[in-house]
Amino acid sequence: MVTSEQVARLAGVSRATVSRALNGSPRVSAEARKRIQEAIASLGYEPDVVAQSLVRQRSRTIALCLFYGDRKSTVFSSFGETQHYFYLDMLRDVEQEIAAAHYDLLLPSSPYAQKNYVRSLQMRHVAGIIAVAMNPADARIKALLEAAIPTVFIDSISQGKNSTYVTSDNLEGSRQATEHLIQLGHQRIVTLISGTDGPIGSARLTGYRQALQQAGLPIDDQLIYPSGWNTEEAYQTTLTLLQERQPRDFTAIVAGSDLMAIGVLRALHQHGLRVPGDVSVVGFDDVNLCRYTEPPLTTIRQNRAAMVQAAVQRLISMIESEDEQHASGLPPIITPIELVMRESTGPVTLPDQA
Amino acid sequence: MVTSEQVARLAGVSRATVSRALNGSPRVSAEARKRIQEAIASLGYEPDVVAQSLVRQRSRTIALCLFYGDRKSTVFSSFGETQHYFYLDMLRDVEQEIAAAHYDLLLPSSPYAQKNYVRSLQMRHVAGIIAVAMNPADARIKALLEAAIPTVFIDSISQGKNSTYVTSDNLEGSRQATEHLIQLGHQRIVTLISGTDGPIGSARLTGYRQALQQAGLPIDDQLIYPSGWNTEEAYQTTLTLLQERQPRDFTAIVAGSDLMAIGVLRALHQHGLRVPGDVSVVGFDDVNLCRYTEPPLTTIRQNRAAMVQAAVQRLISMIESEDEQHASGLPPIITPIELVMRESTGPVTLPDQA
DNA sequence: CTGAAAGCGCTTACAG
DNA sequence: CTGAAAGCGCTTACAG
Repeated sequence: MVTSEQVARLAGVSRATVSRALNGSPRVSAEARKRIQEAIASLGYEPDVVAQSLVRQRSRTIALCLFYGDRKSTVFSSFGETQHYFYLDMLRDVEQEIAAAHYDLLLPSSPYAQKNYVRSLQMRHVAGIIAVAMNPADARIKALLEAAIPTVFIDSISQGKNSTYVTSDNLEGSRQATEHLIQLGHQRIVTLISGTDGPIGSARLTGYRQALQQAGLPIDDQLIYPSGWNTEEAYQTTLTLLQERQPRDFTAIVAGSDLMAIGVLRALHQHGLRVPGDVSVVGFDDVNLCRYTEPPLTTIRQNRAAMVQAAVQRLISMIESEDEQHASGLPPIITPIELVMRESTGPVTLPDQA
Repeated sequence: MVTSEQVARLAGVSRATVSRALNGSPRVSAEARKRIQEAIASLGYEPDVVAQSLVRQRSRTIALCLFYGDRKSTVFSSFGETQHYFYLDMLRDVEQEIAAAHYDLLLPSSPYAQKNYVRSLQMRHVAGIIAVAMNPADARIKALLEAAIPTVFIDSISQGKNSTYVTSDNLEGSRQATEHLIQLGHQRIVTLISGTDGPIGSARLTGYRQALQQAGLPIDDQLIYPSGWNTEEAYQTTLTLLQERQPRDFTAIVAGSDLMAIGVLRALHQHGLRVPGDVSVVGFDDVNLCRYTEPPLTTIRQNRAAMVQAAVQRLISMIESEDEQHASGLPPIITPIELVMRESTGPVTLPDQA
């Protein structure tokens, strides 16, 4: 392995000077700098990042952490489930943004131990953390907030000394989805909603209610069907719904996510109901797959790129602004959403027309 | 930060002894060991992995590398594309297996520089590499093979001093898919195939041909439709196919992947063709989504868990068997596949019956 | 502008 | 079984 020592020798300077040149210190003569460059090139030198991390007490590494359920779940064991394809699509941008800032992404093999969890991250000298906390009650989160490692949460309302969060305007998204249906003449609108005890689910439920209210429509809580986030549960829930209700008792469904909508579509199809002829369906997220469902899915697009960009930028700036802790907590970032109309929604057809 | 120094002091021993106790050396008295354990517990000590990496010249980190196209593509920028959902599903297992072995997963922010690529991995002291090389021509791969960092490739035929690969039995999978259709009475079977210049695509094409041959059916190269791996291209290709050919000129389609099959289904549906009534369709991979397509997709299941387990186990054993290089190259691992019958395939309906 | 020296937190021969 | 010492490859006050 070629070290800075060898570069120094070849360039006829000390290791200190090599280090300065490498780190862009102004206190290096043009001459020395040039010789060092040459030596580096001819030796193919690359600094040892591990040694750098040790002495700087900080690595150029950002950890991606996930809190999901209280099982020993890893990042992908959760994202890999279909209901989280949305987050998966985000990871692309996460990685890209982080790489662009010249940080590595680390997926720690975190043991579930609550105490050692934070400590082990500290011992890895991670510069910061991008965290997705699907289960906000996870004890590790509190520890993380206290530890004051720069952290940006995605989709979970956690703030601390050195942490903040970014999330879509879920309320507004759900409101627009519902409003869209109302404008098409729908009045009896079912919502299949998940995680109403969490920030995402509850915001979406509120948006649904708000839209009805704004339109002066009655809110029938019986039309609110709790369901899991995943395709299978949404499918089962829809089956139950179809068993419980007469065909004309509702004319539209707002699904909590696209993957849930896929389950909804399948159940409707099995019952011989046409979409949007008999029932209109709206998803949420705008996952890639929406274009290929039958029919293509009208949905609420979350601006993943904007979310991630905001998250990473904020994180980097927290990291690089050094120890300056924001005791008050940093303001969260709410990114805008957008209604994407495809073919799963249409005007309501009145019973007599049917 | 609490260091081994403090543990040593509290336990009344030297740092060397603490280190030995920590690393399970037998050369520590039961007494000392006990005091050290107590000190560790009371101080909440956790060793600094960065310092360990420096002195051991190796970190407990495995890099996940991806070679895809010649663009500056990151792991997820490629896996995030729908055509690679298959690999995404694998990552879950990759992470799990790696975590189980107490290694961290690193996604390096690899600059595209070919030379520094390997060097930068070396400088991160990664213990080993899991590599997915969709573009086997990528120059970085050769460099990697030469560098002899323990590496296991997934789905690409690359072997070197300290590297091998794991892949499904693609040929057999494709052969079984085709054979399944033949047994249902199909004779004119189209295949939408991708990457026939690569190991996966070519193996699958061979399997298709082999099945026809074994059944004594003629091989009509006109029925082989090249296409990209993604849904959109498969959709377009199917549209072309439907324009070029009479409805009865073929009765089944073997798609190169499930995501391609989704595009196929959509195109068929748009043309008013029923599946499997008019055309049978088989996918490849058995992605989660297959259960929710319309109709649920018959496909070839790749045993992702087995692939990953084999890959990680092999990698770890390469890492831990130390420098013992296998000049001859290690044998590759071929994992078995399985035909999963769902509802997108059915017996051929003869023209006169139609 | 530059170098000698100390130090980051650990491990590991080497002696005992 | 244990400790003092050297060392992993770098950075950074401190002097000059």
